[in-house]
Amino acid sequence: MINIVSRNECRDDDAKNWINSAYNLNISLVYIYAALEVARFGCTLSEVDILDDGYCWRKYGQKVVRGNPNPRSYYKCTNAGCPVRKHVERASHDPKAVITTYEGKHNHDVPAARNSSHDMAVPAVAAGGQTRTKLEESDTISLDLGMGITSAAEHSSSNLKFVHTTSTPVYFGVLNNSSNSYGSRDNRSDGPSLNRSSYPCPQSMGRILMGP
DNA sequence: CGGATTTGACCGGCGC
DNA sequence: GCGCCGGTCAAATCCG
Repeated sequence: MINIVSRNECRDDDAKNWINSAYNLNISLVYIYAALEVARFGCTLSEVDILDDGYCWRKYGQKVVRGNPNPRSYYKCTNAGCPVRKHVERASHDPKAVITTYEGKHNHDVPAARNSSHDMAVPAVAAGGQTRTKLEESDTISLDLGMGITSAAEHSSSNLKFVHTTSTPVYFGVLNNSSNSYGSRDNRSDGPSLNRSSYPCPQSMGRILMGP
């Protein structure tokens, strides 16, 4: 059902937990649809390395990392005093897939006036994080618009990753935030839908995955 | 000319 | 202790 191609040995239940998290936050459909719209309308996500999430970033480094011939770029939020950083790299298995890893939480609102045409291509999706920031006080969330849900839990700090491609829009879910339990695999055990054998909203997911 | 990007150097963590 | 690797710094360069 969920096509997972993980760089970090992501398991199927990771995806379930992540989706549970998103579902419990009542945000999944919104962002899934946002993702779907972007994909359907042909926004060239694969042609931009930088997913504009509404914030301003300044590149401070680039490095080729082992296991991936594509260089990883390092960005810092340009807002004064904001500690947030993000890493952007293309997946080695699919040059169309861009893996973005966020680290930290923004201590400011999303800058206004991010309205260039290209900028708007992704914000529809990334805005998930943006909007959620208002709703959830900057919980992080991971969006996977293509393949590859990566494990956001591998780092102790608050972060998230999402991958986007122009191929079939599949879902994604989550994130890990040290300040709360959302997205935490360890804390899902008491969740209402945790023991279900299926996803929280299989019908919706199916529709999204299959398309109209 | 100022701000953003590029890119080689440097540093710290980790495994052997 | 040494080498590898990922991440960051900062000078040089680019660009509007």
